[in-house]
Amino acid sequence: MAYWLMKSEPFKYSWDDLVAEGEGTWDGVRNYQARNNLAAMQVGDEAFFYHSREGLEVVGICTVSVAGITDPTDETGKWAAVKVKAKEKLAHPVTLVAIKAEPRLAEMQLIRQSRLSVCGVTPVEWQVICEMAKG
DNA sequence: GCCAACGTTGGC
DNA sequence: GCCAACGTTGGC
Repeated sequence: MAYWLMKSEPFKYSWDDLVAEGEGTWDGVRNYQARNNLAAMQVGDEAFFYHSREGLEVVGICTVSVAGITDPTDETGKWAAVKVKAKEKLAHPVTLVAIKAEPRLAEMQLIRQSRLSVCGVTPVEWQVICEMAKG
């Protein structure tokens, strides 16, 4: 079981949109490293839902409900996608500022590669952020 | 809205 | 195979 962080611009697809739908397809990724992360996901993996460009914070946790599907928005069939379900909303969103201020999170892929839209998260990092989310 | 950083593309 | 040009992303 692995942990991930998925970025979305809230004016395109927000946490509330996912909650409203119940299950959402994570497609449209056109970056090879992000695709590799998508392809590595297993059903039951958990992912932080992060709002980029606006918000700049982790707002919720979702679980992978369907793994290893091809991106339905792509005709060439070479891009990957997964389906996710909203699991829980964080009691307190964890902002990028707070993540940067936490030494244990300094090595996060999110920080080191700011443009990667689907990042891996280590179990330690996951736990630290979950603790921060409790306030 | 701007711009830096990064990834991709295409000409040579 | 290199590298300049271009497009996109995301933090500010």
